[in-house]
Amino acid sequence: MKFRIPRGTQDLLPGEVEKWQYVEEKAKELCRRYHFSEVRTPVFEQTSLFQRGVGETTDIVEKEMYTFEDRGGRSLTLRPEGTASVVRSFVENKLYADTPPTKLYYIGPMFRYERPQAGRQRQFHQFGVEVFGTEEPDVDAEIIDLGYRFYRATGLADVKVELNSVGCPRCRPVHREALVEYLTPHKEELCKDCQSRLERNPMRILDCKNESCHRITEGAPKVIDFLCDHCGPHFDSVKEALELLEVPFHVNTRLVRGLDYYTQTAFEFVLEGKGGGSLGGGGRYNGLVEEVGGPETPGIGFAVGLERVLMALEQQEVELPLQTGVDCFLVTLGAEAKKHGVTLLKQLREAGLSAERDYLDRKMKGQMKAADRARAAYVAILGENELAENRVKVKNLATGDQETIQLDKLVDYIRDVSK
RNA sequence: GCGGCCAUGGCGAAGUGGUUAACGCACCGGAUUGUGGCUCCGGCAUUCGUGGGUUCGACUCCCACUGGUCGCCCCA
Repeated sequence: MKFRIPRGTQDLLPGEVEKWQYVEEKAKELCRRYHFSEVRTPVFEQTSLFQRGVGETTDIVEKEMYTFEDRGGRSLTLRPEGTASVVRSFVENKLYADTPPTKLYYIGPMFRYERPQAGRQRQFHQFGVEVFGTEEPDVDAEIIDLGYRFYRATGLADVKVELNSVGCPRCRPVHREALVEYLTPHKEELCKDCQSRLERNPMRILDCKNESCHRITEGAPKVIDFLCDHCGPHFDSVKEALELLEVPFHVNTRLVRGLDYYTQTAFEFVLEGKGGGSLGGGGRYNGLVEEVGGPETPGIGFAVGLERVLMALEQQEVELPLQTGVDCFLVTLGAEAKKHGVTLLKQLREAGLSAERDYLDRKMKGQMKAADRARAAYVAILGENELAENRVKVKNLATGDQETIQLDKLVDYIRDVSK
């Protein structure tokens, strides 16, 4: 085998791709109901967009970007996430000139250079939404609600919403100072990563999985205890709205998202129980539009990992309502019948029915087998005898029942039974 | 970037140093001359990821490489 698929990527083949279509359809339908419009941006952008947007100190920028130079010497990067691109597009196309809010969604591939493993690919797919132009807490709640409903719509159970507020540029420094003061005496007990985080991004120590770090941070200052008179009430309103929307959530004061742009509301969708993990997450990013060169504009959004959703559906053994069989498989016997079959097949398809036939000159038995394999609901048999009488036999493959009908009634017949 | 495990036909999978590489599924043909799903019969790997080494002899042992997979870090 000479050519192989690049590491961390995958071909979505028939049998699997239908599940993707199903899940994507759920996302689109939900977005339609919540009145979001789709936006499609390029899969690559100037490298600096992500450096600025996602944050220089994030793992994504530090070690996971798919960066390359084009023939003109420009540094480009395959998008590691969707928000930065959407914000760039929002600013570049001056969508802020439209009446706010601007509500957008996207579905597409993202790229991160990492070691592939369960639920982690180098090319993976996200469905995400963004709302620009309002700080209204109800919007925060609606965004979370939309994400939550999406999982439910696909058939997933036990999805939990973890919620936190990470404050704003006004309250965060105060918390940061308190946190550093609290942690510094324990510096030696922290893991290596956290020791460096202490200076660079101390808040991240709060969600370190290391046991020792976890123990130390147990009594550490929480961000929500430091929220300013703007962020505090905002957070309370978000929680209140979530209750009205009947979205079950759990305040997790350790939740700190990995991207630098988040302010105030931060949330994550996680799967309960063993093998649980993050299915998606998001938050508010009130400074990002400005950071990318636009006017001061609040924003909020989330992104969900579609691979992880599919994986969870698999794990929970959710039966997706996928239909893959054809309505009618046409079996013909003899040259004349075969010729007539060409027209018949066309008529079935024109009527909106899915129809298939044999193209390998198989004998009747072979054609019947092919019909079975195509998971045909019905088989229409047209032989010399039937043709002579202007009739066709129709067989229900599930029941084995068979009857003979007028040839020109075939399309109507199949249409009636296919409803 | 680090670590564990793995690599045999289209797929799944036995074989763990001695010369026919099991078996199951799928596929093709036949029993059934115009009826699938069940049954029976037959067909289907000069070859065991790649390269090197040990040996009289390697799918089986050793090394390297490549790839896959799972985990760590982090995240979707």
